[in-house]
Amino acid sequence: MKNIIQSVKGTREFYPPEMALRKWMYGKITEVSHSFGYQEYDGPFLESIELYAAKSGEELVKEQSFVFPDRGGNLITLRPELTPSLARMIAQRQNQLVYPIRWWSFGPFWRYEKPQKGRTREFFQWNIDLIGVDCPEGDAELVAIAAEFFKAVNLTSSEVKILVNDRRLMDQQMVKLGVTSMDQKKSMLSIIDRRDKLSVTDWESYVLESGFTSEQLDGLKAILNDKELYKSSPEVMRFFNALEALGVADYVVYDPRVVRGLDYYTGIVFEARDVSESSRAILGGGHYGNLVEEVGGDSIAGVGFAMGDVVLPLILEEFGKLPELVLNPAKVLVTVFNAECHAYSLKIATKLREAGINVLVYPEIAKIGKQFKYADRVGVQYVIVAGPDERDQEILQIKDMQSGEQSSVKISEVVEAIKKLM
RNA sequence: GUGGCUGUAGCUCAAUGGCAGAGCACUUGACUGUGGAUCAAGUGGUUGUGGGUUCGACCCCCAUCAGCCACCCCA
Repeated sequence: MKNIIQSVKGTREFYPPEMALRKWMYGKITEVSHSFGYQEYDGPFLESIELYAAKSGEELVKEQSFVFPDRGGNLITLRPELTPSLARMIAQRQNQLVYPIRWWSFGPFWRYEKPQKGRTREFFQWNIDLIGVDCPEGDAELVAIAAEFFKAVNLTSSEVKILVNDRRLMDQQMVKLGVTSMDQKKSMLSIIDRRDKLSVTDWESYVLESGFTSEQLDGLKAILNDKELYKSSPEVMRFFNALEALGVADYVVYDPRVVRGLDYYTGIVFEARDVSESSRAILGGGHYGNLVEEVGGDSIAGVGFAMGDVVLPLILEEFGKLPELVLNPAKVLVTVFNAECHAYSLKIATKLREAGINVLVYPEIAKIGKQFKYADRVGVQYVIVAGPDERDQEILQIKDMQSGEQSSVKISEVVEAIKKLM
């Protein structure tokens, strides 16, 4: 044990229970994405560093990506996000694609971060985007998709909330406070983003230290406490009306504190959190005005969000909503009674498989009790006993491991008997 | 990248600087053609790794690796 080489820091191993959970999540994501008519796509896992260097977030590439030279000396990046690849894919076929585009993806990403609970260096992420649309109802559709996903994984609107704000609204409010330059606005957005991470007094002194006046601080506090702020924006009102009609309004809350860190959001921004004390962010997204300009295309608006696969299971566990998953694909085990009957057992298993039934055979001759115990522990529901007595009478014993009931059936009728039980 | 906490059997955890233990799990038996329950016995360890202090280190010191927590960041 001591000599086993460790797995790479921040990676996870998917033993069958974890793999079953991942597949389950992928299934729910597929189901919800398809229910809104979105098509699945994917980009490369390896990208050149230039793709990300074009973006404003320098830290993303320099500090938080896996970058390495290939054998030719080119710097290759393990993709830390999908949006730049998506932008390029759209730009390359900008005039051939049918708009609006509805695409989704679920795949692996890598970020060179310090791992802790809910944060790994290798993770999967669901990305979903509606591109070529610039209206509140389009934004509402993405939020509705997020809400429908929560419904699908059995998280209620009292357990999870999608917090929504609008960058344009915040922009107007900042202008009213005399915050007009780009630098000042950026600075204030990051201050808002940090509101929940500092104590009130620490946060207030942080605002003042950042170069804002005490009048601006008071104004900012008023904005952040104004839960009705959205009513001054016709677009946001339309957005909420659409959510009402989409039947997911109970999941959505207006919150002026949500601004999101990313520079490229230009309208609605949102993030989903659980309502517990720790309140982890489950997914985040928003409306962007110019997706493809930076990779050389014409400006297109869109809206989308991304959800990692690491936090959701923690939330589900917290609320006792982790699904019970069947790990063993076979419901039937055929025992091997003795050497003489071994071939007989194999023939029975083959017959069942030919009828489309998943079957496992105990791989060696062992005490029948041991074989039953094995069946119990791997979660097989029906055990077939085929010993010398049964063979001579051309019958089989079928035991239901849940009820403990056992019945004998004719060998010729075993397929129907099993199918009837299942 | 910065600071802190932790690391002992497969798992959860004990052990004043003085013989490394318990519960669960596992294997076997009680039960010669039937799993779960009960009882009994048994297997299981270079105390994360590498140094140092000491007559003697799971325990103290240094380094390193990993996990967790708070920053940072959150695409």
